[in-house]
Amino acid sequence: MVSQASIEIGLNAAIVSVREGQPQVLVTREGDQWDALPYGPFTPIDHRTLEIGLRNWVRAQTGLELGYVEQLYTFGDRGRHEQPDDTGSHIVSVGYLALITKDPLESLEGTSFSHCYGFLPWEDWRNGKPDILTSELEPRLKRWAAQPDQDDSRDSVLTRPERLRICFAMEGAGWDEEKVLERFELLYEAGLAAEAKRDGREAVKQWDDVPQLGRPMQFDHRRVLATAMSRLRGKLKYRPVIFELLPDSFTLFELQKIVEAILGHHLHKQNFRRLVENAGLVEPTGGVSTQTGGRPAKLFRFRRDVLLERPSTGVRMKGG
Amino acid sequence: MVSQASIEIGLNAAIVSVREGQPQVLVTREGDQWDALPYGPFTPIDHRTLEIGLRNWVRAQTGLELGYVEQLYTFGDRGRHEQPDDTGSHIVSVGYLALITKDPLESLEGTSFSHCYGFLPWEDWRNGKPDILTSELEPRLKRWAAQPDQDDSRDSVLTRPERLRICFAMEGAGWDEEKVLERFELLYEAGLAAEAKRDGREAVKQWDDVPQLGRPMQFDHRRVLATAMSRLRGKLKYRPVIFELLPDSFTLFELQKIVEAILGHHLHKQNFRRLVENAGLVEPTGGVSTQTGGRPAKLFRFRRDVLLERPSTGVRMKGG
DNA sequence: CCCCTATATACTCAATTAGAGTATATTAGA
DNA sequence: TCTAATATACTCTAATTGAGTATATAGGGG
Repeated sequence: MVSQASIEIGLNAAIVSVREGQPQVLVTREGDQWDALPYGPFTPIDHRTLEIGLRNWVRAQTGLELGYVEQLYTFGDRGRHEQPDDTGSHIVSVGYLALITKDPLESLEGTSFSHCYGFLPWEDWRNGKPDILTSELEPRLKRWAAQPDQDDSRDSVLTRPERLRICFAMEGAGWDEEKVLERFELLYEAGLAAEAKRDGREAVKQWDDVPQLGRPMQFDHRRVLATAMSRLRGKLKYRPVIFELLPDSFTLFELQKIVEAILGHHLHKQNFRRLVENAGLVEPTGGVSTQTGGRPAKLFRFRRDVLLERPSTGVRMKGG
Repeated sequence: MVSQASIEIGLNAAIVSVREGQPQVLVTREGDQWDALPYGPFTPIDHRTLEIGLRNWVRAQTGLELGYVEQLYTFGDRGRHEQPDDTGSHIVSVGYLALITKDPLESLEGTSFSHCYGFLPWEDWRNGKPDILTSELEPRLKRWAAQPDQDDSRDSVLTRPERLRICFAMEGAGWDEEKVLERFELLYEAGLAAEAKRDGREAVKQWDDVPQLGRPMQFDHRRVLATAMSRLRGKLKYRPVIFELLPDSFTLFELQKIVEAILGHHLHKQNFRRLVENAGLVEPTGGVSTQTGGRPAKLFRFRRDVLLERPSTGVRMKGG
């Protein structure tokens, strides 16, 4: 066995909701500090499992009782790379994704919902390619890619230009909406995230002055959020998780808007209907909604039995 | 903040390889103890990241230098539920999946490759439905499902019969090869895994005598293995990870056999070829293999450029 | 009341993909 | 040369997908 260092496990929750057509994440905001996700240490004496610990922290900090919760990833360094934190103990952080339809109340003081795409503005393609990509990111990324890759600690099977092509759809490659985490980590590595500067990353030096490329977050919380978006965008396509973000009854177009908000791009309306109905994901409630401004829309509910029928069910669907 | 208990992070590796048509996992075997995966504690002083720590432990214990490594999941309890281990510290275990094509040497003493399906025999459907399902598991599972579900700590949206139907294809439902972990956890919960008895699970009491339902493993290592198989079976379909298990050049039938070994069922040969070739996953090396006993088979290699082209590439394919 | 606009919903059609099978090619060995 | 064994190529049908057009039903202005 090797020498023991004090280890602390941090539990972090990306609590996602879609409101007013925008995906939002619950953050705690204090003074002029960067935003943070709800978090707290795992204490096995109080919490039987990691997930129970997370639920308790979220309840204590926001008053929310979480429903759907899913573990994302465990990060061995939590920002401030290779340095123990203030208390002298090394922190390993476990990220979680939680989905809620609407916060019942405006929660506790100091926490509020904030647009996910404020933190990751390059991820929202619903109004076409985001300006920040063309004007800010791409020129700098090209400059970064042109330099030799010195980081031999990474098992880099791919060159920088190749990684850029894959992650950021350079050179005519397609944009893969699921690569949210890969994109953020590439930006961090290139020194283009404010967190990289805070952590004293070497790559930052090459930039004279970098504008704010998405709101930063404390610790590694923006990375947790990126992981959450990646997972959610992927899982959407083969599991009916999207309904965790919807009320009990909804119109098909409302469902589509929520999916689009998460995916960050538009879908073909008629084909989306066909897919959702043929897959047996929903069933009509019988009611209609006249709030739509045209022909009233039928109301649907999630058809729970679909879980018992197909091994894989979700709203897999390409752009439109 | 809450009272601090000493926490230790255990790193565990499910190192998978396919040899002689069987998926195998590297285990350490000591005396008459149950098998264990290579593992060791994470010590931030020595290891900059979790993954580096894992690689070091594996190197030390087996002499292997790992290539492809992927984090699976972090478990807050490591067998022996709700009890601190011998040293008085609570252990959180992080599971990893590693893939290797062949072990270069017979490794260190005490470690050897062991058939994955020896630990999870109900997962191999290549020779039809496994006997152990019909003769041992299904009768007991039905008995378990008939009892009321008292565990209200689990957010059980599903009843026991429903879970059985989904996980074990009861009542004519289809077998979902990806649900390896769900199946193992259900068996554990039902008291049908030897680990459940070791951990003093309540559910075990209902069984007078349960035969060995798959080889058990130390700690929660069989759960890590189940997680690894689940992930691998899923990932196969949208990422070209399978080539981590193959030598540089191979015939299409060899590729198919490896995929079948992992998936645990047979595929339609002609369609498999078509899929793999059309997806641009491979390119001919020019050579042929005459080891096949009939017409010589063309040799192929993994076409790396596919990574740059499509966002999602794998050998998605249903049975045959 | 009729027409216009806006939205929901239904239907069409071509292209592609998937599932299942048959046919042909190429080796080794009797 | 014939046969067995395997590799590889091709066929055919049924689904599925991508993209569009057509129809239905509301509210509001004239």
